Amino acid sequence: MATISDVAARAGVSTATVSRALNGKSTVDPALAEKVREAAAYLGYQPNGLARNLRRQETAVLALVISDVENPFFTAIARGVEDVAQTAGYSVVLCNSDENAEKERRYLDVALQERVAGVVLSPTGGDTDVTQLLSRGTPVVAVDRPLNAVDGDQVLVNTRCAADEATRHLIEAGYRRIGCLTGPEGVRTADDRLAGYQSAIAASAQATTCYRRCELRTAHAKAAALDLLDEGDAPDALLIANSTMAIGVLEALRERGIRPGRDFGLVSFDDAPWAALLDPPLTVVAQPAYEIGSIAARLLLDRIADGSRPPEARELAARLIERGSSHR
Amino acid sequence: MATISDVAARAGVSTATVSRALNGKSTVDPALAEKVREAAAYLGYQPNGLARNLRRQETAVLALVISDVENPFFTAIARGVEDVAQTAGYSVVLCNSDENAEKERRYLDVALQERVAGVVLSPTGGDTDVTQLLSRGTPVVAVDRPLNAVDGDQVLVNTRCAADEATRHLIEAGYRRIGCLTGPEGVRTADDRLAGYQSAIAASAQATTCYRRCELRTAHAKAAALDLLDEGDAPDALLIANSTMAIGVLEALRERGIRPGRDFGLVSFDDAPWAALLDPPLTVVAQPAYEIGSIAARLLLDRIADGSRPPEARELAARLIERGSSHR
DNA sequence: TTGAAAGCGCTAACAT
DNA sequence: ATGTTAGCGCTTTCAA
Repeated sequence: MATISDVAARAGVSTATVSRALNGKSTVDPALAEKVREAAAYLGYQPNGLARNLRRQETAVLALVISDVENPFFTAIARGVEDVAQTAGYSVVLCNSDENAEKERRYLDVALQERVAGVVLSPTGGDTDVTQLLSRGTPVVAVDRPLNAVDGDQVLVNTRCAADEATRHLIEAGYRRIGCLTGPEGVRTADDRLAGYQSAIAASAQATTCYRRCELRTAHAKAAALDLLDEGDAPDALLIANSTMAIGVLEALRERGIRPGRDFGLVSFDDAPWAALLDPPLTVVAQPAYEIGSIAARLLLDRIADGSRPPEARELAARLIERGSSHR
Repeated sequence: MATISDVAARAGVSTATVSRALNGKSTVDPALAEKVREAAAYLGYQPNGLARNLRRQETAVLALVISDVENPFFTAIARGVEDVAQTAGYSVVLCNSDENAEKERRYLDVALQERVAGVVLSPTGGDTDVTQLLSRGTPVVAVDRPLNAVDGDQVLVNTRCAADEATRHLIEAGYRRIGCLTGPEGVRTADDRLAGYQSAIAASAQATTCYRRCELRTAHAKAAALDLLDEGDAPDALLIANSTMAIGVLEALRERGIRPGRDFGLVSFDDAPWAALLDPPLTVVAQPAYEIGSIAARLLLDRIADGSRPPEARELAARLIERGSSHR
């Protein structure tokens, strides 16, 4: 593959001039520049990004490490990040940590080793270590879940508040024993949603409480839901922490012949594309996923431009969308 | 940030020894190696991947360029690729071309410039240009859709056959005017599905044919479906080319008060996680997405190891899963 | 405006 | 078993 020296030789100039011409520096004679471009085109020259980045000590790529590629919430974030990154001339590479701290660590290492310009991260747990990145000057912005250890940029959703609202909605709809299915302890969104749920329950005279934690996966959610349904004092409504789990719960309900809505109140976090298609349609807490991504990317670019800015924490609001699954 | 020289200085050895020790070369004294590791740990040394790759002329990262991150079919492929790449010590970075040839080109350029070890690509169109990659020695394997211009490795699904089978299924179920909603011309899967549909229709005495093409997006599919439904001679069944479009069709049917199954036969490609939850559940053509990804990754790794192997084209079978939406 | 030359951090010959 | 040294391909002083 052609290198810069090949181009220089063919154009009859030095490599320095080639570099300048191809990078649009103004200090190069237009005629020469043209000659260089021709030579480059002729040879099919593609600059070696590794060498360039090594020299410049910087890269125009952002890493986005998300905890589940198969969750529409995170892919929507990805699109938000991507759209603003693109317009700023950055590429974004997506890494799937799969809710696995070990994989996450590996990808953060890769991000560090490849010297990406910045990282948007939805941490698998609160204790993810990003100090290496930070101390090396690679900015990190957390999305969806905070990084406990560091006081950095982050874009979160006021999910506790939203859980409280959703639970009150179920209470008002007349359900009496409202449960909650949430994620593992230590996952901040899981904890917050549970806390919001519990505060709404506590504020109500009638509703008693029962909840389960499980991994953020369909199969686990299904098992947990079945467990809940087969209990002596089974719930007649459920607040579910995300759409992946909601699928498991819906499978469980179907297996037990329980119809959402009339028999059983259902509210799930995340307005997945299919939520409104169910019968009855699924009531959801819609999170502004795309905005989370776009804001995070903007924060990241701002910090790349100026590392000394004070850390910025944004908290966006979620919105309850009432549909049939939470009405008798 | 600490460099290899810092480590060398602290351990009192040469940089070469540090390199050897840290890369697990057997030719280094265990005691020295230990000293090196200590020094590295003390300094928080992280090798500079750029420098390493520049020197080695290779990278342990694979690029996966997919045409839609929000489509579960592609994210399932991503997991397949990732799982085998991980076990072989490769990282995979995901790039979302978003069915946009321009974005795709940009990402392929990035892949080339960053000198990734290989690329798994689901091309937006058949005329995607990968000759640069190839001529530079970066292997490319196509998934889901073929690359017309080159005779390289690919993992496809016999989608034409599957479309034919699905259409015959609808005919046998007693629907009389069966339509097809497929993607843009030039997208091979869209064309093949249409062709399979048409061959089944042609083989049947009764069923007449009507089809629409539209972009592979929910909103476009909805518009096309409404258009079809409002025609004079509207279809009473539809074969849909993917799950993203299926959502649009389902929205359209709901708007027109048409109930899938009894009133209107429905088969869609791709067994999305929610397909079985609908009422009636959605009949689908399930594609082995995860296997597509894992096989593609294995092919890619094989070719990285030995570039001279003859190109390998795999064709996997899809499987019709009959559910309620295609039964009166 | 252009060229010569240094050097980014690492690995791999080669020499010892 | 270890060190010396060259060089991966590029950008960027520094001189001219």
